[in-house]
Amino acid sequence: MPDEVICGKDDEDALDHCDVVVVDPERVRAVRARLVTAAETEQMAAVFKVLSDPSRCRLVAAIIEAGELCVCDLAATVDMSESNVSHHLRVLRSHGLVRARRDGKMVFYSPDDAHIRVLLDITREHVLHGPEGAGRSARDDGDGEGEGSTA
Amino acid sequence: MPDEVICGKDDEDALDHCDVVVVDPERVRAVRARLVTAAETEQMAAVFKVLSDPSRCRLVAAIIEAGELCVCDLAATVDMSESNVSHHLRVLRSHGLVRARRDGKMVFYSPDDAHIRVLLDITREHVLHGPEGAGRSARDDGDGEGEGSTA
DNA sequence: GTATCATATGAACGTCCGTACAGATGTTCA
DNA sequence: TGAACATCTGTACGGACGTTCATATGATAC
Repeated sequence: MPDEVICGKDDEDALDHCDVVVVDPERVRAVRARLVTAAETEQMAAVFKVLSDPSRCRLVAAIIEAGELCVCDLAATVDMSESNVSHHLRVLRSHGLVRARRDGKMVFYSPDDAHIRVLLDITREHVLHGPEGAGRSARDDGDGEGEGSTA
Repeated sequence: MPDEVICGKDDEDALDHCDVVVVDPERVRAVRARLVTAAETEQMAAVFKVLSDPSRCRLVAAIIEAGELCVCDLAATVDMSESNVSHHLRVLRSHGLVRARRDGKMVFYSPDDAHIRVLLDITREHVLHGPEGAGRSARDDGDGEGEGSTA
């Protein structure tokens, strides 16, 4: 092993607890320097979390597909209760994924961000043409892949 | 209102319970026909769920940034316990997001899918340059946006 | 062989979140 | 104003999940 040391106390990112053994401290420092900040990561994870629910994911897909749809038709499209749809739409709206337009008694929802469509497309591609073990049944831990299969 | 009817029993997607009032049944049927299947949506949501945890999201970002990293360095990079990192890496691996390569006692992880990098990039873009209300603090329900603000 | 290191696994605990039910808000029509 | 409708909100329950501690597996060195 190259050089085994304790995580140095001289990092520039305010690392207070140092009980982790690192193998390549220079690389760790370099990666940490270029790595996305923790705050940004948290926001990104929040966006993913919004899409991590099948119902919400399907809702977004339906809205993108339709362009614009009211709550009741949305509920019928994705086969959910209107109350549940409303709850999910609130989450989607608060994260800037969909936008609401009121017309009389009804509220029509439409996509509010061009990125989301790309997100769904790429993820669908990953699910369809991804590696053999990708997204088989949402929580397949017994993958049993060979460790030396890659190199 | 155009034509108010109960959700028809003649859909082609096996809809069994019909207690939802729809406004535009034709559009609902059309969207349902072109909509991604429920199974695919579930797989897509599973991928998003993998990335929905800040720790895991940051782990993936670190692996992409580094190209390849062992568990202990990964733990130091993202500032987590090695046990926790190992748990998360298992999830990432089982979904085809990262790949493991063993070298002696250590195991090096690298990205296993080109889509993931794009997913992170686009999501980061959404967080940074997205609409004003996008991803403020992961669960900001009190957005209080005006309904007529968009049109 | 044992010892040590790097990583993986199992179990338990606390928390978060999706769903369902009930009720509130706001809008249209008479 | 009052009724009917579309949507939203509050609450509560059940399950899922992230973290931690303890332990197991696998590999290298002696």
